[in-house]
Amino acid sequence: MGPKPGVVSIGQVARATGLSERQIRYYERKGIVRPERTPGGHRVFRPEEVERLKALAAWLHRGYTLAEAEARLSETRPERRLEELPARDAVFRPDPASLYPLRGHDPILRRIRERDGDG
DNA sequence: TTTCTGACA
DNA sequence: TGTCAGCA
Repeated sequence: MGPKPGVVSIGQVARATGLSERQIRYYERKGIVRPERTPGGHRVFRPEEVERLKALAAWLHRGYTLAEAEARLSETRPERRLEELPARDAVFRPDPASLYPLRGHDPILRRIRERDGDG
């Protein structure tokens, strides 16, 4: 039988949040989430952790940096549906990357990033 | 098959 | 952050 009720694997969390497993592991390192571990060392996420990552992902998917998304985590209320969170573009400057369907080595984008001091 | 850690691009 | 190696 499965482990505990509501507990999910990193793969399931990745699919539920749209985040990569790589990102989730990195966020654990940063202390943003503390999943439990199975005797075998595999991460197991409780429902609260999944919701926390969904909220974080919601901010990230709207253009916020990890630091900004993490900061806004404490002010993300349940009554405020994640789909309604304001996009970063509406608060700060436009995200150059969203203006072009290009990858990440475009010379023009490079200039813009250097100008904005974005990494 | 899935996840884990470490490491490189 | 993506991705690969080598395990469990």
